[in-house]
Amino acid sequence: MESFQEAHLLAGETCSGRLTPETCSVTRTLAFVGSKWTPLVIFRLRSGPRRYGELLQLLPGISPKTLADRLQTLEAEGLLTRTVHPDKPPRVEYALTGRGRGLSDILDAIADWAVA
Amino acid sequence: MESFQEAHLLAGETCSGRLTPETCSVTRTLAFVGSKWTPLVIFRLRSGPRRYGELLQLLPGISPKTLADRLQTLEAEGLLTRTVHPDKPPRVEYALTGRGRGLSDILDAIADWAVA
DNA sequence: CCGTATCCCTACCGATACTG
DNA sequence: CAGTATCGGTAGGGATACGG
Repeated sequence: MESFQEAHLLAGETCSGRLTPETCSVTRTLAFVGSKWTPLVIFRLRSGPRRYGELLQLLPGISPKTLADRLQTLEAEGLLTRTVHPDKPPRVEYALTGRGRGLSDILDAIADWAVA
Repeated sequence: MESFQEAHLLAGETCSGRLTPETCSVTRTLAFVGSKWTPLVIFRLRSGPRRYGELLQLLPGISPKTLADRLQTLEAEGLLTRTVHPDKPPRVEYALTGRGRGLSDILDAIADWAVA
């Protein structure tokens, strides 16, 4: 039990000493997963790879800048892959990684918790 | 499977139609759980009820205003209870609700995912 | 088609001082 | 002790126009 604490200790974070937002892996995770549109982007990629333009349509109201930002962040965090196909016109596909699917399972748990 | 989708449908949210940040229960949850210090406040309450001043000490670097704001939000969301004991000097205790513990279990899952 | 560049705005968050 | 009041900085996010 107290796995929240254990997980932090595993990550080399000190619980009895200082535990700040900057050293907390949960805070860090929520900081980018919690940014606007990010859960919906992940959700839209669960059914398979999607192109930039497709995502723009599937997420009515998002701006191109915001979508690009979310995709870059998620790629940097290793949650999705960006694949450029050498076609004309250019074709770019985004797909969840295994790690991204792992996070989407947690989003499932949150959805269940929220409606319960 | 696809419980992320199912959970949204359960909540009366339309997946095939419009799914915006404003109508997404996951986005809404992460919007306040993801705010700075919130996970750590929850973490500090897992071991039992705490007083305002105790939390202030247990969370080095947090400002009284921010702590008060987090506690009020968490109370409004039903994640903790605020109990005023009629003592002199005044004594106020905060304790996680069952729902709050449910969310802290999800934070556990996030911590595990983050270090894996 | 797939993004970037630019501008702006506001909502979050922190520091500090003060009160019931 | 347990907060509120006030002020100010900053980073996130949106609208729009433009570039490779």
